[in-house]
Amino acid sequence: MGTVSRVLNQHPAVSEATRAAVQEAIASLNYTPNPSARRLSSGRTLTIAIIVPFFTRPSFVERLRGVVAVLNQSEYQLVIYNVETPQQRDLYLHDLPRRSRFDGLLILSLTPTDAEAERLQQSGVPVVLIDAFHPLLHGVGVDDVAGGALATGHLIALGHRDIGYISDLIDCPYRFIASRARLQGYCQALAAAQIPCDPRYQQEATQHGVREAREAARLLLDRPQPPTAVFAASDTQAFGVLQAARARGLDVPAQLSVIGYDDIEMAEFWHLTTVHQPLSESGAEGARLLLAAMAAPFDSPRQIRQPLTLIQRQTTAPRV
Amino acid sequence: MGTVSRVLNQHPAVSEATRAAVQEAIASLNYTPNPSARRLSSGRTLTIAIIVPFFTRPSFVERLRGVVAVLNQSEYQLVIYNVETPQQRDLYLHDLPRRSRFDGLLILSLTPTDAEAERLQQSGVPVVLIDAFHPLLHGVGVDDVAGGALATGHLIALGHRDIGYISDLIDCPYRFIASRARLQGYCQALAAAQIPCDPRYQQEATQHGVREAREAARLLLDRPQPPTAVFAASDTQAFGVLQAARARGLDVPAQLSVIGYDDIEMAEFWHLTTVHQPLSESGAEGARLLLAAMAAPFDSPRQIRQPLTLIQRQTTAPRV
DNA sequence: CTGTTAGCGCTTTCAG
DNA sequence: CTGAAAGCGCTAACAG
Repeated sequence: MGTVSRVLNQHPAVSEATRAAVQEAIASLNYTPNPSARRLSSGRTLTIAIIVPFFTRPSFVERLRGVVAVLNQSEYQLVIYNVETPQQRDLYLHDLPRRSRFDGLLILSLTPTDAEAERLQQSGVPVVLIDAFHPLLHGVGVDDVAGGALATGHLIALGHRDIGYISDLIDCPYRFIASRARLQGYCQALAAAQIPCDPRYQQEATQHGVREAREAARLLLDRPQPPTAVFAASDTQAFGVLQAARARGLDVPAQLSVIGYDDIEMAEFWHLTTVHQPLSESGAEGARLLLAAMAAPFDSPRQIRQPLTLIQRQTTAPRV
Repeated sequence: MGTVSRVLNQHPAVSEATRAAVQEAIASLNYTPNPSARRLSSGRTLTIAIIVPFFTRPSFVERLRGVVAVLNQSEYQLVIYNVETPQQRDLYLHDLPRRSRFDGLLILSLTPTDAEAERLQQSGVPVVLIDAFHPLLHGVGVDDVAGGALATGHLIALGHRDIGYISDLIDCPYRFIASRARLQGYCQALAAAQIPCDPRYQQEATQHGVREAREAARLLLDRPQPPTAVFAASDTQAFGVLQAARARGLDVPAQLSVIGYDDIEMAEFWHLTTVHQPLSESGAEGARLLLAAMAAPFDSPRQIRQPLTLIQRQTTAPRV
């Protein structure tokens, strides 16, 4: 029994002969080790949890895909906790490391508060944030301020000066921070071009979604001097802007330029100019980082920044 | 210890007094039972597996969402096996009930062969198919033949006679069967209206995706007598048809009617007429069915048929 | 109704 | 290098 276990766990102290013999026996008996027993005696749960908000949203599910791809190759199981209310968010972030047990925890797109981060850190289970950062924790993601500036800079370079910004709530109960960071980049780019940053060109949608973004865009287009270009903080929201433009009979890009963010699959099909960020790769990288941290803890939080790329398609054009 | 266990597992044979005392002790000690130990001694894994093909596709992820919602409320963990190659499909369907251990298995949109179904049945773990059926297994889903007829009937009722059909491969290595069933319904509806079912109006795309559907639609529109209406076997493919029409300068719905299938979220935003089927609800129902079957096996396979609804939006119109 | 006890099937010492 | 043996922390069967 002890020897069998050593073979199964690739322990080096086994002679080649017995190793082979055991492996043959295993094969012929069609033996499968019982994972529950393994977990109990080894003290490892062989389970990794991931907290995901709205995991059906294209960008989140794409990241999740990267996580699944990496973990399916490992010995770890992935358990998903889907967050669809602020209460769930707080509950999971607060209780998860305690209530059940995991060998590692991934958190997607949710930025912990300092208190939450501290608690997470002290829980002892390795944590990696994906698409989010906190000084106390490992993290993988892009620089959204730079991304906001990249998108806005593209519009400015095309000659636009009246540039709208559409996003989710800047202060939302889930503590998504992307909208704020991209707004910051937007303002920076405007400032660099000496264009005043007019809050009347900034519309927050109360909810994430095409419909809400469409309404927000409508408000922008209703202004006395409507923007000639709009930067939407996500591709989904950019679709809403496209719809609002179409409803108004505005030609995109001749009369209105639209740029999105994320480069989800649909963006290509609708020829949307957007800022590409590695989605599934961020999940894969986060999972790898977690696996590494579980194998041998790092001394200090590791922060991985992934690159952003401007993808020029057919929804942006020079200002006429 | 025994008593504590009884309290935790809501065993009836405990007096109110001791129950309360134990619960207080649990609370004050901040005690959490170790799930691994529970699993080992009880012989239950408290885990349910789900095999999902391409779980990032909108309709699949929406179904998955229903599963997650139900199982997160139960004591079971969900482990996802994502299928992205035919080999993975065969491997998982063949090995999963054996290799690791689950208390239950969900299979999404993949129809097992008779041999696979038999093996699954004999493995002893309860299995529920979602969006698929097999006489030996429990299943939840819609009647895709009826759905195909519903979509096609709508176009016929609008006066169309030259009606195209665009779908995935009818014979695909994943054994998705929806495309074939919907084609069957399409043919039935045509026959009922005494319209010949011309195979030149049927285009299979080699892959699922907007791009491939766009190419397929292009072929259809290139025909000497192009169809005046197209039924796409999924909303995603319908988007491809819309693009092909737009690229050709065809007005939808004035010159070309397009109907999809599934009613994914995006369908509403692009005003797509489509056949609505319960997506997240199919997952939820499947999970509930599995939980029930795990609690008390049914004598014979339970098949739940969910309703289909025609959703008329703005991509279909009477033939001019 | 409650305390005691024997496993669940592994991993991991510890001798040999 | 390889057997034997002691748990891991629960559940469930058994006495009391």
